[in-house]
Amino acid sequence: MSNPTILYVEDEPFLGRIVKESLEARNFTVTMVSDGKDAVKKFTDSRPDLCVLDVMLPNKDGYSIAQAIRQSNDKVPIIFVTAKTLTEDVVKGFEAGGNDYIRKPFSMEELILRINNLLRLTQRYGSPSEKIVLSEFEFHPDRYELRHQENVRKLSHREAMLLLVLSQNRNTTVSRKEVLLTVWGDDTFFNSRNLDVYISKLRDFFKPDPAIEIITIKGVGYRFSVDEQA
Amino acid sequence: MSNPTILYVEDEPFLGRIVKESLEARNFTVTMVSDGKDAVKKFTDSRPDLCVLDVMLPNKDGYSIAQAIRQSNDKVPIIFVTAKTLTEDVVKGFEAGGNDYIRKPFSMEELILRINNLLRLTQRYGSPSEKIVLSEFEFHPDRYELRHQENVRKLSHREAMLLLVLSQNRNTTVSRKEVLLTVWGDDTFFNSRNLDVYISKLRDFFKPDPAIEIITIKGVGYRFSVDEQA
DNA sequence: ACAGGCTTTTAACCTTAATTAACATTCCTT
DNA sequence: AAGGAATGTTAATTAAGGTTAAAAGCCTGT
Repeated sequence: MSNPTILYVEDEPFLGRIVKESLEARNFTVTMVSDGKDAVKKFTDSRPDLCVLDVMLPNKDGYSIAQAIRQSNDKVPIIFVTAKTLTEDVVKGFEAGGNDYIRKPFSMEELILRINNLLRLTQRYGSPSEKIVLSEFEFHPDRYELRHQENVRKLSHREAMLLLVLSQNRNTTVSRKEVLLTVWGDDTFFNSRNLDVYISKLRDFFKPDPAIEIITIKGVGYRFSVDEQA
Repeated sequence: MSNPTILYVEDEPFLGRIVKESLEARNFTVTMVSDGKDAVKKFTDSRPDLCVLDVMLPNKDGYSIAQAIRQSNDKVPIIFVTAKTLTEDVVKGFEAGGNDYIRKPFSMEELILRINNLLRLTQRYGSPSEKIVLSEFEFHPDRYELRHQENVRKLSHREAMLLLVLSQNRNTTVSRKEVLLTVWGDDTFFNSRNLDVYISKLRDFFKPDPAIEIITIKGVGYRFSVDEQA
């Protein structure tokens, strides 16, 4: 992966700067926000690969930021930074959708390990060379091919990218925005209609298999439902 | 997911038994090993979904077990249990291939959260959840489908979410506020009327089955009453 | 350079879901 | 029993998305 991006929410400027610079020295691209109010907006704008949130912030604490982020993205790893160490804080952190927890004062070494650990665990575009089995279908993302029994259909670039995003998020909801950004790179009005066209194509491809369905969630996105039951 | 399996390596029999039983009470299937020498063999035999390793063991410490496990499997999540708290131990743990770290003494609550967190993170895709049987009806939340005898009705997002909340709280009272928050995300006046509309739709769906009823509790909420008698 | 075949975008028109509104009903309060 | 708030019901409206086809863009080979 090339330069993972990190959203770092921290209100202490001194600590913040040190951490930001240390992370950048390790080739992370860091966006730092010092006011909790701006954090969620920055998140949706910059779509970082991982978030590091201080829990003690003016205006809005780390937990509520995490919850807000989870509204739009239930995958991005979140690490909480806290001064406290009580079990109930850890519990609260996990309940808010956090994935790890580090206590102040922490060593950069440890933070970096935890970041890399989470990035490795959540790497979604891990091995797109492998075939992806979707009920009766086989999708070869690297070859842009979709097989069904004896039929091999060559996919175009957009078709393949869209199917890849959906496959990687199968059985969960993926927002239109996310799809548009990964497949088209932006989410303007016209691309938006474009997506509709391609969704329609994919539905057509999968029509022969009732176990596969692309469910529309109006105003939100899609859910690629694949029923693996025999 | 049905009953994740856990390999638990712990040499203190007293602690071990408590933890094993607590985990089993939460529907994990736990294999406990007390001697480090046997751990790796047990791992290859039982292919657990996750490992919990104490680092202080006779014969073979947790770190070397982790390294051995990583030889054959680089995906399975590993949690270390340790009495120490030094950064260098954490570093050592991650270097050995661990994914999380919990310090003795720990609360079961926290361990369970960390286990679930890692299982969720490593679960490649969302897994289809079970169908919900409601008297004569079958509700498939991830397919947005409601079956009654031969009829399959496709549900919209709001219909499905509302029905899900009600089913999960069947035969108990759910407040309007809770429903509004889970289905619509907020509970303003207009959404409130919206809920009435959808409740009306659901009642319509279930009209053919007298065992199912949505009871209004004025000023409070609803009770989704399902009589399971044959 | 341009013809032919492809993919992608744009456009037009259609369908459906979600919201809002309007009016009816229930039920609690006094 | 009257009045009012909460909810039920149905219909109208609005916005999102589905479908299909035509237009535009892009390679590739000659």
